Amino acid sequence: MNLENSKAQMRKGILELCILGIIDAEKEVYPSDIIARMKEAELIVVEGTLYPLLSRLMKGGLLDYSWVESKSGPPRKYYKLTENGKLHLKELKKTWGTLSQSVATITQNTQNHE
Amino acid sequence: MNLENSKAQMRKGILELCILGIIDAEKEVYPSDIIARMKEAELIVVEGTLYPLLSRLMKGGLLDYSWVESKSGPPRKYYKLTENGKLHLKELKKTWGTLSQSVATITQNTQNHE
DNA sequence: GAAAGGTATTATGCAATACAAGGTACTATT
DNA sequence: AATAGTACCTTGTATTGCATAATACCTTTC
Repeated sequence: MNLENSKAQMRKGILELCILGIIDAEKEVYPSDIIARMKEAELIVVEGTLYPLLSRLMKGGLLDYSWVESKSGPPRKYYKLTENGKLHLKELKKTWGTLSQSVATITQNTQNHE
Repeated sequence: MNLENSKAQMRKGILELCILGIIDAEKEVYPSDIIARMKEAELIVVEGTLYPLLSRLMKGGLLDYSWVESKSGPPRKYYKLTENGKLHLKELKKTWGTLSQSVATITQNTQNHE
């Protein structure tokens, strides 16, 4: 039990939402794009975390991909949301809203003692 | 990979924050109080989840407890935050704020397609 | 054609909650 | 005062999903 683990647990909670959100916003992205967008939002994600997650989302029918050639290296997998993926994202956003509200309710009474 | 698991992952992320927040707000609570407060905020937690968490927080030096007799049953463990616990909570709140901001940044471009 | 860098994959470990079952202490009822 | 019932606490096991790190492969560039 340490602070870093606690923070990590929080980050885990929003990871999928953020990934899906980014793909939705960009229409089509490849993993490095996602990593870059995440970084812009101050969320550090590495390939070893991202790839397995994308695989799971694929398996779940939330994503689709197509190969696109690149001039700077090997071909890339460009991902986009399926209809199911959009629905899934919508639900996650709703859940996120509800949870945020819950946290707000709970922590509002906790006036910081500083 | 299904929607329920994804939602569950989100809930997990805020669990510790909420528990600590509730204890902080109430000064001293026993587990049933926590479960009740969580429920009020529409967060369902059961004993089998809560107790091990409280144990971990104890081990981490974030909580303290004292036995208090009850007229409706056996004695209860009333928990309160230690100084470390308050610090920990403060950090978690800060992290929560940052993450919320990140999610907002990422999902704002994602205008819902409805 | 060799090196370097970009892209994708996978194996292993770890941390934390969910679930379910059970154990103990007290109260109430008779 | 015994028994049933309830409140409270504990624990073992399974499951899940991310983190880390190592690896393999494909291009370009020099």
